[in-house]
Amino acid sequence: MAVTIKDVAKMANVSPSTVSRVIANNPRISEKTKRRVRETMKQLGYHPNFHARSLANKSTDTVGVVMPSAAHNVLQNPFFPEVLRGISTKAYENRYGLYLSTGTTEEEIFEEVVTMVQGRRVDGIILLYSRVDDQIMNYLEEEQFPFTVIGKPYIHAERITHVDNDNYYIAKEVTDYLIQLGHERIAFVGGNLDLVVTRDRMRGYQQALIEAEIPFHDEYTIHEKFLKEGGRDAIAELLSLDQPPTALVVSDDLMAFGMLSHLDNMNVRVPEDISIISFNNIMLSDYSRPPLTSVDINIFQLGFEAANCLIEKIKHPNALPKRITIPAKMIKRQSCYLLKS
Amino acid sequence: MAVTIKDVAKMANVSPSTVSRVIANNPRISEKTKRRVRETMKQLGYHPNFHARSLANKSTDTVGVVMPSAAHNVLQNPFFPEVLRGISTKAYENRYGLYLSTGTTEEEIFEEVVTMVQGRRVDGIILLYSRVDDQIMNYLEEEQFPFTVIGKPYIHAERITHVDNDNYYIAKEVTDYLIQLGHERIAFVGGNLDLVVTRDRMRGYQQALIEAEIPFHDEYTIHEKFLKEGGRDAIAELLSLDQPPTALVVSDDLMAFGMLSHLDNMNVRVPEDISIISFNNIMLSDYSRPPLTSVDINIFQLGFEAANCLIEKIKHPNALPKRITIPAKMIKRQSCYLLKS
DNA sequence: TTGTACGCGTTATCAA
DNA sequence: TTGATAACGCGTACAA
Repeated sequence: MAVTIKDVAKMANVSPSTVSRVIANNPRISEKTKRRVRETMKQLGYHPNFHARSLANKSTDTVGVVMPSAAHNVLQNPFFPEVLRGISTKAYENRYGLYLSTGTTEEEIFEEVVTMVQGRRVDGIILLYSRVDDQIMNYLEEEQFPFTVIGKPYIHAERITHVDNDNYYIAKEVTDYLIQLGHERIAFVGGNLDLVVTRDRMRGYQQALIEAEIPFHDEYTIHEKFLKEGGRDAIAELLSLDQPPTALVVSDDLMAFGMLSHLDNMNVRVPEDISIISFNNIMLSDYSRPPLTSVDINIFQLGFEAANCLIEKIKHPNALPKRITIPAKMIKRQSCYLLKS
Repeated sequence: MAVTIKDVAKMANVSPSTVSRVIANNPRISEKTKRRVRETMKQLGYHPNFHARSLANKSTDTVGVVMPSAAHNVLQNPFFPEVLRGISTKAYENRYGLYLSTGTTEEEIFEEVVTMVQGRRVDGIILLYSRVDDQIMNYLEEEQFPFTVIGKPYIHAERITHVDNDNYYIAKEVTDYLIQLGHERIAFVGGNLDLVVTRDRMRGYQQALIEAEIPFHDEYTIHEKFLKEGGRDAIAELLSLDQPPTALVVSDDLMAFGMLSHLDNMNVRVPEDISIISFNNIMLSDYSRPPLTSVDINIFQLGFEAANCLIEKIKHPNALPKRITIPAKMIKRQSCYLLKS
């Protein structure tokens, strides 16, 4: 059996409550006893029991991290480990622990979240995605449980603390960039349309076309649920059009990679034949051939700030909701081409 | 205040212990009361308190995952998210939760582990790395705390349950492959020499040279602590030699990517001028230019089996230690070249 | 088949 | 400045 507060108390000739106070560094305990108690704690190798503490305390110093339900391969998208890095860094700074969701379907994850919340297993939750009409987000809001979202909540965005890029604006900006390069046949390849990020980026893309008075083609907008294979499918579809696009706005680097590889196999040159610009600027964007022009959305910072907001929220439950916008920046590399007209 | 077992008991006109038994599905409770109690549990929205349970139970149904101390950018190597995927999958199957280490220095992580162990915060631990003379592994062994290692323990490998590839053999095999392609000036670029995996792969490489009676050059063995920049540094070093190698065995895809990119910048062609073969076969190996010949070490499976072993170990603490070898396979793509002699 | 009573290891309230 | 004592919510021997 492990050594408890009582063992320490006995050995130091004090009461358990005194030991507890020493742990909490309560100022009403004399320095002398503090020293003595600490000494015997070392001697006995005492470490507080986490669960007893949480039970008495009603706090766990743990944040729950909830990943989307992309059938288990979520972690294959470098976005998630990178955002985890950000969260982890901030969490460690404040001595918070990290508890991860492991389910794969939406229903599984929902059950996990309920268990975390009702079981008082974590003090707060970070949602790594935002989707339309999300059961989990609705639940957390109803329960008034502390949580923050990475991405923009589809509804009640003013009431929910969240961290996001200005995806609408950025998408418009990169589309403008392609237009300035002389492109008019510009396609948009997005991920799951249920994700708010996909919608925002698409809106930005459309707005750019409108402002440039470029006619809008339905066939130029494609949505793929699976990023990895999605790239290949999308490119096949686009190339089969009568008038294939000369430039692509792609919502995720991973998709762009798939496209690059597929285009290479088909002897379509990037950027000479087709220009590509995508989002996330994951570490490997620089290493692709050609190096990918991509929007650096500062993934690490998204995670870091989300953790920061959550911890603040846990400490001050009544503070007002916050929206944080992380700056994003297009990194020009070599996948976009000036179109001769 | 949340609804407790007592509330349910009162409402269902039974004692708290009966409710507890219903939760545990104790066979000595009549089906009728079970139904009634379950009914009121639903009505009241009862969910067991995790900490009370763990305290009474002395078990947490949680496994701790400990990442190496690579100054916070561990998660940038796709190996770790992928191994996490494997762990997560198995953990979910058995309804275990995942608790992540967040520290960055060895000392920080050690403290975290002690807190997990002594605080009874997790039932077992998975170490995602194996390094020479590792403080944490020594500690876990001394404490006889359930843990499994991904990689081969440097000492006491027979006593410690672990999951690994046969890195020595594979490294020998890929080196042989290069030799058969006609290469003799073959370099080895490894990661941190404190990692057992690096040593095993290097030994395999050396053995292949010995058996082929190829003289061994010290300058052909390079170790880089940082994978990302390491690739560039290593290639610079190798190319500056009087007799630069014509082929490379690289211990990590990430490094190989860095090399590929750097070589491209220097107009050195792969594979015509230099052949590269590396390890891990991360998802993006297929997308590089040229597609990378890489050893598929089955990262997911490493994690999955490690979790499996750990859970078994938790359930049967006295079972014998186990060593599981995950098969690996060279995936030939286009980064190796037949050298004309 | 069910209930009583105690223990799990802390923290917090109230006295002293 | 310190010590009893009662929670915190659940599991389980023992009794009934």
